[in-house]
Amino acid sequence: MTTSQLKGNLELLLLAVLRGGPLHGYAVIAGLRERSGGSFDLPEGTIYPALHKLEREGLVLSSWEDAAGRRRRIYELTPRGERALAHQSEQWHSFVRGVNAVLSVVTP
Amino acid sequence: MTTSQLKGNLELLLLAVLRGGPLHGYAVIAGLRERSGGSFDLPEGTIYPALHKLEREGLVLSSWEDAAGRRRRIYELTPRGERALAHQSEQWHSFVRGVNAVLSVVTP
DNA sequence: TCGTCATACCTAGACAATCTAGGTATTGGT
DNA sequence: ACCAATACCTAGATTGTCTAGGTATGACGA
Repeated sequence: MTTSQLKGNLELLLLAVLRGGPLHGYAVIAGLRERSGGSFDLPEGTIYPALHKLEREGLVLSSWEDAAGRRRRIYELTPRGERALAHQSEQWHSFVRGVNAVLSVVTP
Repeated sequence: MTTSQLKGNLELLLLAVLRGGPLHGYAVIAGLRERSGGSFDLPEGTIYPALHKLEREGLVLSSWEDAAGRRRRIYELTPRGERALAHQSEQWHSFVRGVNAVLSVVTP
């Protein structure tokens, strides 16, 4: 529905969703879609590579699960991932403040 | 000071700053820096090309001014630019709502 | 007077994030 | 028997921002 364009916040979003508990990649996509009210309906080609990158960075770790003949890769936050989430969360809020400050030039 | 990364919102920021009245490029940079409290201290190599693009898109128009032997290119919003600002402003706010909704998964 | 800083503009190419478009395989419903 | 949904994957295109270079003027202190 809504036009996407994650604007460099995908990492934050993924960490936030995983904060709710371990999830496999496909469920991460569904989770983002639901929790954002449909705003963030992201293609697999965006999510999977991003999760791989998070793992390379040590912010999440993954394990294979074999549920009903279906292989799923389950991701969960590492302690470093939680710290990164806290940090990026702060950065996000300060970014929002910055943009809103500039926008409020228009209507003070 | 703060790490930049405009995250695809530069166009919105430029339009917002110009909403306060016509400015030349260098003043746009200063304006962004001041109004954001120093958060957005953007390099010229980011701003100038972005302004050129806005002009190609018809959202701003420019004229040369010769003040004290100094050539300056003055930018101002077009009606289309004002409409774009309104539209992108809305998109920005809904994007913020989306991200915040996902973030609040963590702390409901 | 000489250098250097701030003003004021510019562009080419590098880099990084996201998306497109393809691929594989299983399960479940019609 | 077939197709949709689930579930994973990657290569390459596209786009936005930044780096790093360039030009030229005016003001200021040494």
